Amino acid sequence: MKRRFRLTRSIDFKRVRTEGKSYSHPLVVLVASAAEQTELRVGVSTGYALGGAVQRNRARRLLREAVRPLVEQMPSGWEIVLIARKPLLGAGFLEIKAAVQGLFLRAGLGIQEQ
RNA sequence: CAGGCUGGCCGGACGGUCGCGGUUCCGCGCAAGCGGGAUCGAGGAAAGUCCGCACUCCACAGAGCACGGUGCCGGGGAAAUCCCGGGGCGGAGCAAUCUGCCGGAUAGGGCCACAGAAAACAAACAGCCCGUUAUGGGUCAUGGUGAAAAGGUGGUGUAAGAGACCACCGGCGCGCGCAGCAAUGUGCGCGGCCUGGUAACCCCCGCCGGGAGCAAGGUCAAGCAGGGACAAGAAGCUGCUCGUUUCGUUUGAGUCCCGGGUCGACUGCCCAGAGAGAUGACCGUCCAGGCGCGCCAGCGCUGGACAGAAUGCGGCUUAUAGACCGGCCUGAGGC
RNA sequence: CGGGGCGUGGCUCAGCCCGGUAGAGCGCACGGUUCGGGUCCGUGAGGCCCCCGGUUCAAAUCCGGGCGCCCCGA
Repeated sequence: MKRRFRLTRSIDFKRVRTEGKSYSHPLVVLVASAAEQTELRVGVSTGYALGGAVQRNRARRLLREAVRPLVEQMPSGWEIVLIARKPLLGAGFLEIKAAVQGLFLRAGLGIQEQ
Protein backbone atom coordinates (compact mmCIF):
# COMPACT_ATOMS: atom_id res chain seq x y z
CA MET A 1 0.00 0.00 0.00
CA LYS A 2 1.56 3.24 -1.10
CA ARG A 3 1.99 6.00 1.39
CA ARG A 4 -0.52 8.32 -0.21
CA PHE A 5 -3.31 5.81 0.38
CA ARG A 6 -2.56 5.78 4.07
CA LEU A 7 -3.92 7.73 6.94
CA THR A 8 -1.04 9.38 8.74
CA ARG A 9 -2.02 12.36 10.82
CA SER A 10 -3.54 11.87 14.24
CA ILE A 11 -6.41 14.28 13.38
CA ASP A 12 -7.48 11.85 10.65
CA PHE A 13 -7.48 8.95 13.09
CA LYS A 14 -9.55 10.92 15.58
CA ARG A 15 -12.09 11.94 12.95
CA VAL A 16 -12.60 8.41 11.66
CA ARG A 17 -12.93 6.97 15.13
CA THR A 18 -15.55 9.48 16.23
CA GLU A 19 -17.55 9.71 12.99
CA GLY A 20 -17.13 6.21 11.63
CA LYS A 21 -18.91 2.98 12.28
CA SER A 22 -17.00 0.18 14.01
CA TYR A 23 -16.99 -3.58 13.55
CA SER A 24 -15.07 -5.77 15.98
CA HIS A 25 -13.37 -9.13 15.96
CA PRO A 26 -11.21 -10.75 18.68
CA LEU A 27 -8.08 -10.06 16.65
CA VAL A 28 -8.84 -6.69 15.12
CA VAL A 29 -11.30 -3.79 15.04
CA LEU A 30 -12.37 -2.01 11.84
CA VAL A 31 -13.69 1.54 11.75
CA ALA A 32 -15.08 2.87 8.45
CA SER A 33 -16.10 6.43 7.63
CA ALA A 34 -17.38 7.88 4.38
CA ALA A 35 -15.29 10.70 2.98
CA GLU A 36 -16.52 11.92 -0.38
CA GLN A 37 -13.59 13.99 -1.68
CA THR A 38 -10.77 11.50 -1.20
CA GLU A 39 -9.88 8.14 -2.58
CA LEU A 40 -9.78 5.07 -0.38
CA ARG A 41 -7.43 5.62 2.56
CA VAL A 42 -6.46 3.08 5.19
CA GLY A 43 -4.68 3.55 8.52
CA VAL A 44 -3.41 0.98 10.95
CA SER A 45 -3.33 1.70 14.68
CA THR A 46 -1.15 -0.36 16.96
CA GLY A 47 -1.45 0.87 20.52
CA TYR A 48 1.03 0.86 23.32
CA ALA A 49 -0.74 -2.06 24.99
CA LEU A 50 0.54 -4.43 22.31
CA GLY A 51 4.11 -4.29 23.63
CA GLY A 52 7.40 -2.79 22.51
CA ALA A 53 8.41 -1.49 19.14
CA VAL A 54 8.98 -4.98 17.73
CA GLN A 55 5.47 -6.17 18.58
CA ARG A 56 3.82 -3.02 17.26
CA ASN A 57 5.79 -3.08 14.01
CA ARG A 58 4.91 -6.72 13.48
CA ALA A 59 1.19 -6.16 14.07
CA ARG A 60 1.17 -3.23 11.66
CA ARG A 61 2.96 -5.16 8.92
CA LEU A 62 0.69 -8.17 9.26
CA LEU A 63 -2.44 -6.05 9.00
CA ARG A 64 -1.14 -4.15 5.98
CA GLU A 65 -0.34 -7.39 4.23
CA ALA A 66 -3.81 -8.71 5.03
CA VAL A 67 -5.49 -5.59 3.63
CA ARG A 68 -3.35 -5.31 0.50
CA PRO A 69 -5.21 -7.75 -1.81
CA LEU A 70 -8.59 -6.30 -0.77
CA VAL A 71 -7.82 -2.68 -1.51
CA GLU A 72 -7.99 -2.89 -5.30
CA GLN A 73 -11.50 -4.30 -5.27
CA MET A 74 -13.01 -1.64 -3.04
CA PRO A 75 -14.77 1.60 -3.90
CA SER A 76 -13.14 4.93 -3.21
CA GLY A 77 -14.50 7.54 -0.87
CA TRP A 78 -13.88 5.68 2.37
CA GLU A 79 -11.51 6.18 5.24
CA ILE A 80 -10.76 3.06 7.19
CA VAL A 81 -8.88 2.48 10.47
CA LEU A 82 -7.74 -0.94 11.60
CA ILE A 83 -6.94 -1.33 15.29
CA ALA A 84 -4.85 -4.28 16.39
CA ARG A 85 -5.83 -6.20 19.50
CA LYS A 86 -3.44 -8.11 21.68
CA PRO A 87 -4.27 -11.73 20.60
CA LEU A 88 -3.27 -10.75 17.07
CA LEU A 89 0.37 -11.33 17.90
CA GLY A 90 -0.27 -14.99 18.63
CA ALA A 91 -2.35 -15.60 15.50
CA GLY A 92 -1.18 -16.94 12.15
CA PHE A 93 -1.30 -14.85 9.01
CA LEU A 94 -4.16 -16.84 7.44
CA GLU A 95 -6.34 -16.31 10.52
CA ILE A 96 -5.68 -12.59 10.41
CA LYS A 97 -6.43 -12.46 6.70
CA ALA A 98 -9.75 -14.24 7.23
CA ALA A 99 -10.66 -11.93 10.10
CA VAL A 100 -9.97 -8.79 8.09
CA GLN A 101 -11.85 -10.15 5.10
CA GLY A 102 -14.86 -10.94 7.29
CA LEU A 103 -14.86 -7.46 8.75
CA PHE A 104 -14.84 -5.85 5.32
CA LEU A 105 -17.80 -8.00 4.29
CA ARG A 106 -19.76 -7.02 7.40
CA ALA A 107 -19.02 -3.37 6.72
CA GLY A 108 -20.44 -3.82 3.20
CA LEU A 109 -17.29 -2.71 1.47
CA GLY A 110 -16.78 -3.86 -2.01
CA ILE A 111 -15.87 -7.50 -2.13
CA GLN A 112 -19.33 -9.05 -2.40
CA GLU A 113 -18.73 -10.22 -5.95
CA GLN A 114 -16.26 -12.87 -4.75
C1' C B 1 36.31 -38.98 29.76
C1' A B 2 33.54 -35.93 33.45
C1' G B 3 33.02 -31.21 35.78
C1' G B 4 34.54 -26.15 35.80
C1' C B 5 37.06 -21.26 34.61
C1' U B 6 38.28 -17.83 30.82
C1' G B 7 39.17 -15.03 25.98
C1' G B 8 37.44 -14.29 21.03
C1' C B 9 33.68 -14.68 17.28
C1' C B 10 28.77 -15.51 15.03
C1' G B 11 23.84 -14.70 16.20
C1' G B 12 20.25 -18.74 10.81
C1' A B 13 21.84 -19.59 5.17
C1' C B 14 20.33 -19.99 -0.09
C1' G B 15 16.55 -19.62 -3.92
C1' G B 16 11.57 -18.36 -6.04
C1' U B 17 6.61 -15.46 -6.33
C1' C B 18 4.03 -11.04 -4.49
C1' G B 19 4.67 -6.38 -1.75
C1' C B 20 7.16 -1.70 0.90
C1' G B 21 10.90 2.83 1.49
C1' G B 22 15.13 5.86 -0.72
C1' U B 23 18.26 7.10 -5.02
C1' U B 24 18.77 6.82 -10.21
C1' C B 25 17.76 5.61 -15.47
C1' C B 26 14.31 4.60 -19.65
C1' G B 27 9.36 4.96 -22.07
C1' C B 28 4.33 7.37 -22.30
C1' G B 29 1.71 11.96 -20.89
C1' C B 30 0.57 19.37 -21.33
C1' A B 31 0.46 17.96 -16.20
C1' A B 32 -0.94 15.32 -11.59
C1' G B 33 0.92 10.71 -12.70
C1' C B 34 1.39 5.64 -14.96
C1' G B 35 4.54 1.38 -16.59
C1' G B 36 9.37 -0.93 -16.50
C1' G B 37 14.74 -1.60 -15.13
C1' A B 38 19.16 -1.04 -11.87
C1' U B 39 20.92 -0.37 -6.99
C1' C B 40 20.83 0.28 -1.60
C1' G B 41 17.67 -0.75 2.79
C1' A B 42 18.12 -2.37 11.06
C1' G B 43 21.60 -4.31 15.76
C1' G B 44 25.36 -6.58 18.80
C1' A B 45 23.04 -4.63 21.67
C1' A B 46 19.83 -0.11 17.17
C1' A B 47 17.67 -0.50 24.10
C1' G B 48 18.50 2.14 29.05
C1' U B 49 20.05 7.41 28.48
C1' C B 50 24.70 6.38 32.85
C1' C B 51 29.36 9.12 30.97
C1' G B 52 32.27 11.67 27.03
C1' C B 53 32.87 14.22 22.24
C1' A B 54 31.66 16.41 17.45
C1' C B 55 27.98 20.08 15.84
C1' U B 56 24.52 24.49 16.86
C1' C B 57 22.75 28.76 19.63
C1' C B 58 23.24 31.82 23.89
C1' A B 59 28.41 37.31 24.32
C1' C B 60 34.77 34.53 19.78
C1' A B 61 32.10 32.28 26.66
C1' G B 62 34.30 36.60 31.42
C1' A B 63 36.04 36.67 37.22
C1' G B 64 35.04 34.95 42.30
C1' C B 65 32.03 32.08 45.59
C1' A B 66 28.55 28.36 45.93
C1' C B 67 27.38 23.64 43.72
C1' G B 68 28.53 19.09 41.23
C1' G B 69 32.01 15.40 39.56
C1' U B 70 36.57 12.94 40.23
C1' G B 71 40.87 10.74 43.24
C1' C B 72 47.00 4.21 43.71
C1' C B 73 50.89 3.87 39.30
C1' G B 74 52.29 3.38 33.93
C1' G B 75 50.54 3.24 28.88
C1' G B 76 46.55 4.01 25.03
C1' G B 77 42.78 7.60 23.75
C1' A B 78 39.81 13.75 21.12
C1' A B 79 37.72 12.88 25.94
C1' A B 80 35.22 9.91 29.60
C1' U B 81 31.96 6.90 35.90
C1' C B 82 36.56 4.34 29.09
C1' C B 83 40.22 0.29 27.81
C1' C B 84 44.97 -2.62 28.72
C1' G B 85 48.83 -3.84 32.14
C1' G B 86 50.80 -3.35 37.10
C1' G B 87 50.74 -2.23 42.84
C1' G B 88 48.46 -2.34 47.86
C1' C B 89 44.45 -3.98 51.30
C1' G B 90 40.35 -7.43 51.60
C1' G B 91 36.35 -11.42 49.96
C1' A B 92 34.82 -16.38 47.26
C1' G B 93 36.92 -21.03 45.40
C1' C B 94 40.87 -27.41 46.18
C1' A B 95 42.45 -24.79 41.76
C1' A B 96 42.20 -22.27 37.00
C1' U B 97 40.04 -17.77 38.05
C1' C B 98 36.46 -14.14 39.58
C1' U B 99 35.38 -9.93 42.51
C1' G B 100 35.14 -5.12 46.03
C1' C B 101 37.90 -0.81 47.44
C1' C B 102 42.12 3.01 46.66
C1' G B 103 44.19 11.42 48.55
C1' G B 104 43.80 13.13 53.92
C1' A B 105 41.61 10.43 60.59
C1' U B 106 48.33 15.05 64.48
C1' A B 107 43.19 21.15 59.88
C1' G B 108 38.73 20.85 62.49
C1' G B 109 33.66 19.19 63.86
C1' G B 110 30.06 15.16 64.48
C1' C B 111 28.66 10.03 65.55
C1' C B 112 29.86 5.05 67.75
C1' A B 113 22.89 1.99 69.65
C1' C B 114 22.56 -2.28 73.39
C1' A B 115 25.92 -4.26 76.83
C1' G B 116 29.90 -2.54 79.78
C1' A B 117 33.39 0.62 85.26
C1' A B 118 34.93 3.16 80.99
C1' A B 119 33.70 4.24 73.62
C1' A B 120 38.43 8.36 73.37
C1' C B 121 42.32 15.80 75.93
C1' A B 122 41.12 8.70 78.75
C1' A B 123 38.55 7.50 83.12
C1' A B 124 38.59 4.68 87.96
C1' C B 125 33.11 0.39 89.19
C1' A B 126 34.75 -3.96 91.58
C1' G B 127 39.50 -5.50 92.96
C1' C B 128 44.83 -4.89 94.69
C1' C B 129 48.39 -1.92 97.68
C1' C B 130 49.88 2.10 101.29
C1' G B 131 48.49 5.47 105.05
C1' U B 132 44.53 6.73 108.16
C1' U B 133 40.07 4.67 110.36
C1' A B 134 35.02 4.79 107.21
C1' U B 135 38.07 8.77 104.36
C1' G B 136 42.84 10.26 101.43
C1' G B 137 46.35 8.51 97.88
C1' G B 138 48.77 5.02 94.27
C1' U B 139 47.49 1.58 90.25
C1' C B 140 45.03 -0.83 85.78
C1' A B 141 48.15 -6.52 85.83
C1' U B 142 43.12 -9.06 87.27
C1' G B 143 37.02 -9.02 85.66
C1' G B 144 33.06 -9.15 82.19
C1' U B 145 30.62 -6.75 78.12
C1' G B 146 31.12 -5.48 73.18
C1' A B 147 32.15 -4.99 66.34
C1' A B 148 35.96 -2.27 68.79
C1' A B 149 38.93 -1.57 75.56
C1' A B 150 45.21 2.61 74.21
C1' G B 151 50.70 -3.17 71.50
C1' G B 152 52.05 -9.11 72.37
C1' U B 153 55.35 -12.76 75.08
C1' G B 154 59.04 -13.32 78.83
C1' G B 155 61.81 -10.82 82.52
C1' U B 156 63.64 -6.63 85.70
C1' G B 157 61.34 -3.71 89.08
C1' U B 158 57.62 -2.36 93.06
C1' A B 159 54.00 -1.55 98.95
C1' A B 160 50.92 -3.21 94.78
C1' G B 161 51.67 -2.23 89.78
C1' A B 162 52.37 -0.14 84.96
C1' G B 163 56.77 0.46 78.27
C1' A B 164 58.57 2.71 84.23
C1' C B 165 62.91 -0.20 82.21
C1' C B 166 65.22 -4.52 79.17
C1' A B 167 65.21 -8.58 75.12
C1' C B 168 62.58 -10.50 70.95
C1' C B 169 58.27 -9.85 67.84
C1' G B 170 54.33 -6.54 65.59
C1' G B 171 53.04 -1.60 64.06
C1' C B 172 54.14 3.83 63.01
C1' G B 173 57.57 7.79 61.53
C1' C B 174 62.46 9.43 59.70
C1' G B 175 67.22 8.54 57.12
C1' C B 176 70.19 5.56 53.84
C1' G B 177 71.08 1.30 50.38
C1' C B 178 69.13 -2.10 46.58
C1' A B 179 65.12 -3.58 42.64
C1' G B 180 61.46 -1.05 39.54
C1' C B 181 59.77 4.36 34.53
C1' A B 182 56.34 4.50 38.79
C1' A B 183 52.73 2.97 42.48
C1' U B 184 55.51 -0.07 45.63
C1' G B 185 58.62 -4.01 47.55
C1' U B 186 62.88 -5.25 50.47
C1' G B 187 67.30 -4.72 53.88
C1' C B 188 69.90 -1.85 57.68
C1' G B 189 70.00 2.00 61.34
C1' C B 190 67.65 5.54 64.57
C1' G B 191 63.39 7.49 67.33
C1' G B 192 59.25 8.25 70.85
C1' C B 193 58.21 3.22 73.28
C1' C B 194 52.98 3.19 70.52
C1' U B 195 48.62 7.49 68.15
C1' G B 196 40.58 3.20 67.97
C1' G B 197 36.77 3.18 63.91
C1' U B 198 33.82 6.00 60.48
C1' A B 199 35.45 10.71 55.16
C1' A B 200 30.01 5.39 50.02
C1' C B 201 28.87 11.63 57.63
C1' C B 202 30.14 17.00 57.33
C1' C B 203 34.76 18.53 55.92
C1' C B 204 40.12 19.63 54.08
C1' C B 205 43.59 18.98 49.70
C1' G B 206 44.62 18.24 44.26
C1' C B 207 42.34 18.16 39.44
C1' C B 208 37.98 18.96 36.17
C1' G B 209 33.26 21.37 34.92
C1' G B 210 29.69 28.26 31.73
C1' G B 211 24.46 26.85 30.13
C1' A B 212 21.22 24.53 26.92
C1' G B 213 20.31 20.93 23.44
C1' C B 214 18.88 18.58 16.18
C1' A B 215 11.65 19.93 18.83
C1' A B 216 19.54 22.76 18.92
C1' G B 217 19.75 26.10 14.98
C1' G B 218 19.37 28.32 9.76
C1' U B 219 16.70 29.98 5.12
C1' C B 220 12.07 30.99 2.89
C1' A B 221 6.81 31.45 2.56
C1' A B 222 1.97 32.72 4.62
C1' G B 223 -1.04 35.58 8.01
C1' C B 224 -2.58 39.49 11.62
C1' A B 225 -5.36 44.45 15.03
C1' G B 226 -5.04 46.27 18.37
C1' G B 227 -7.01 47.88 23.35
C1' G B 228 -6.78 48.45 28.86
C1' A B 229 -4.20 48.48 33.82
C1' C B 230 0.46 48.75 36.44
C1' A B 231 5.13 50.49 35.35
C1' A B 232 11.46 52.05 36.12
C1' G B 233 13.95 49.11 35.31
C1' A B 234 14.06 44.43 32.40
C1' A B 235 16.52 40.57 29.77
C1' G B 236 20.80 38.06 28.31
C1' C B 237 23.19 30.22 31.88
C1' U B 238 20.56 27.71 36.99
C1' G B 239 21.83 30.25 42.90
C1' C B 240 24.64 34.85 44.78
C1' U B 241 28.23 38.99 43.96
C1' C B 242 30.95 41.57 40.25
C1' G B 243 31.73 42.70 35.24
C1' U B 244 29.69 43.39 30.45
C1' U B 245 26.00 43.70 26.25
C1' U B 246 21.15 44.87 24.46
C1' C B 247 16.38 47.18 25.08
C1' G B 248 14.04 51.13 27.86
C1' U B 249 12.50 55.50 31.48
C1' U B 250 5.92 59.11 29.19
C1' U B 251 7.72 58.74 21.44
C1' G B 252 6.76 53.28 27.47
C1' A B 253 11.30 48.09 28.10
C1' G B 254 8.68 44.69 30.90
C1' U B 255 4.39 42.22 33.70
C1' C B 256 -0.90 41.10 33.89
C1' C B 257 -5.90 41.03 31.50
C1' C B 258 -9.08 41.10 26.96
C1' G B 259 -8.86 40.34 21.69
C1' G B 260 -6.48 38.73 16.81
C1' G B 261 -2.96 35.71 13.54
C1' U B 262 0.14 31.23 12.47
C1' C B 263 1.20 26.44 13.66
C1' G B 264 3.76 25.29 6.58
C1' A B 265 8.12 24.08 3.19
C1' C B 266 13.29 23.31 2.65
C1' U B 267 17.77 22.68 5.32
C1' G B 268 20.53 20.75 9.57
C1' C B 269 20.30 14.90 7.63
C1' C B 270 24.02 10.92 6.09
C1' C B 271 26.24 4.99 0.25
C1' A B 272 19.40 3.06 5.34
C1' G B 273 17.44 7.53 6.18
C1' A B 274 12.05 10.40 7.56
C1' G B 275 7.55 11.42 7.08
C1' A B 276 4.19 8.92 13.47
C1' G B 277 8.33 6.34 10.81
C1' A B 278 10.14 1.54 4.93
C1' U B 279 12.69 -4.89 5.79
C1' G B 280 6.81 -8.06 5.37
C1' A B 281 3.69 -12.52 3.49
C1' C B 282 3.79 -17.36 1.24
C1' C B 283 6.58 -21.65 -0.74
C1' G B 284 10.95 -24.96 -1.26
C1' U B 285 15.92 -26.85 0.23
C1' C B 286 19.63 -26.91 3.97
C1' C B 287 22.33 -25.89 8.90
C1' A B 288 21.80 -26.03 14.41
C1' G B 289 17.97 -27.25 18.45
C1' G B 290 13.56 -30.10 20.83
C1' C B 291 10.07 -34.48 20.87
C1' G B 292 8.65 -39.46 19.14
C1' C B 293 9.94 -44.18 16.46
C1' G B 294 14.18 -47.34 15.17
C1' C B 295 19.83 -52.12 16.56
C1' C B 296 22.23 -48.62 13.11
C1' A B 297 21.70 -45.87 8.67
C1' G B 298 17.58 -42.86 9.03
C1' C B 299 12.22 -41.25 9.15
C1' G B 300 8.10 -38.12 10.95
C1' C B 301 6.44 -33.83 13.68
C1' U B 302 7.75 -29.18 15.77
C1' G B 303 10.12 -24.64 15.68
C1' G B 304 13.69 -19.97 15.68
C1' A B 305 16.76 -15.90 21.84
C1' C B 306 16.84 -10.72 23.10
C1' A B 307 14.99 -7.27 20.23
C1' G B 308 13.58 -2.28 15.37
C1' A B 309 17.79 3.09 13.37
C1' A B 310 15.29 8.91 13.94
C1' U B 311 21.95 14.16 13.93
C1' G B 312 26.50 11.23 14.11
C1' C B 313 30.50 8.93 16.86
C1' G B 314 33.54 6.63 21.32
C1' G B 315 32.42 3.94 25.90
C1' C B 316 29.51 1.84 30.02
C1' U B 317 25.26 -0.86 31.73
C1' U B 318 21.24 -4.11 30.96
C1' A B 319 18.44 -8.29 27.87
C1' U B 320 19.82 -12.62 25.00
C1' A B 321 17.92 -19.44 22.42
C1' G B 322 21.93 -21.48 20.50
C1' A B 323 26.57 -22.40 17.43
C1' C B 324 31.98 -22.21 16.50
C1' C B 325 37.40 -21.50 17.73
C1' G B 326 41.44 -21.10 21.41
C1' G B 327 43.77 -21.29 26.38
C1' C B 328 43.71 -23.06 31.44
C1' C B 329 42.23 -25.79 36.23
C1' U B 330 40.36 -30.03 39.19
C1' G B 331 39.18 -35.31 39.39
C1' A B 332 39.40 -40.34 37.34
C1' G B 333 41.55 -43.81 33.94
C1' G B 334 45.15 -45.55 30.00
C1' C B 335 50.14 -45.53 27.70
C1' C C 1 15.99 14.94 23.90
C1' G C 2 16.24 16.77 28.84
C1' G C 3 14.56 17.14 34.04
C1' G C 4 11.99 15.55 38.61
C1' G C 5 9.42 12.20 41.98
C1' C C 6 7.61 7.55 44.07
C1' G C 7 7.99 2.02 45.50
C1' U C 8 7.25 0.34 53.51
C1' G C 9 1.31 -4.77 56.82
C1' G C 10 -4.72 -5.88 52.47
C1' C C 11 -5.31 0.02 51.34
C1' U C 12 -3.55 5.35 52.20
C1' C C 13 0.81 7.18 54.16
C1' A C 14 4.93 8.47 58.37
C1' G C 15 9.98 6.99 59.48
C1' C C 16 15.23 7.99 55.37
C1' C C 17 18.14 14.54 55.62
C1' C C 18 21.46 13.20 60.89
C1' G C 19 22.35 4.56 60.06
C1' G C 20 20.95 0.79 65.73
C1' U C 21 13.46 0.27 68.57
C1' A C 22 9.30 -0.25 61.74
C1' G C 23 4.83 3.13 63.27
C1' A C 24 -0.30 5.73 62.48
C1' G C 25 -5.36 5.65 60.40
C1' C C 26 -8.78 2.50 57.82
C1' G C 27 -9.51 -2.70 57.12
C1' C C 28 -9.10 -8.01 59.40
C1' A C 29 -9.54 -11.73 63.69
C1' C C 30 -11.05 -12.63 68.80
C1' G C 31 -13.46 -11.03 73.35
C1' G C 32 -16.93 -7.54 75.84
C1' U C 33 -21.38 -4.27 75.59
C1' U C 34 -26.83 -5.52 72.92
C1' C C 35 -32.49 -9.74 72.44
C1' G C 36 -29.50 -9.35 67.64
C1' G C 37 -26.67 -5.97 64.22
C1' G C 38 -24.18 -1.20 63.93
C1' U C 39 -21.57 2.27 67.10
C1' C C 40 -18.26 1.98 71.19
C1' C C 41 -14.37 -0.47 74.51
C1' G C 42 -10.32 -3.98 74.98
C1' U C 43 -6.81 -7.56 73.01
C1' G C 44 -4.20 -9.48 68.83
C1' A C 45 -2.30 -11.15 64.09
C1' G C 46 -0.15 -9.45 59.74
C1' G C 47 5.78 -6.39 56.69
C1' C C 48 12.63 -10.87 53.31
C1' C C 49 10.79 -2.05 53.85
C1' C C 50 10.62 -3.29 44.82
C1' C C 51 15.27 -6.44 43.30
C1' C C 52 20.83 -7.35 43.20
C1' G C 53 25.63 -5.95 44.89
C1' G C 54 28.79 -2.79 48.13
C1' U C 55 30.40 0.71 52.54
C1' U C 56 29.87 -0.10 57.87
C1' C C 57 30.36 -3.60 63.96
C1' A C 58 25.33 -2.66 62.14
C1' A C 59 21.41 -0.50 56.14
C1' A C 60 14.20 0.72 55.18
C1' U C 61 17.91 4.81 55.79
C1' C C 62 24.40 5.80 52.80
C1' C C 63 26.73 4.41 47.60
C1' G C 64 26.41 1.82 42.65
C1' G C 65 23.41 -0.99 39.11
C1' G C 66 18.57 -2.79 37.60
C1' C C 67 12.93 -3.17 37.41
C1' G C 68 8.07 -0.93 37.62
C1' C C 69 4.87 3.41 37.93
C1' C C 70 3.79 8.72 37.74
C1' C C 71 4.67 13.87 36.48
C1' C C 72 6.96 18.20 33.95
C1' G C 73 9.59 21.09 29.89
C1' A C 74 11.07 21.64 24.67
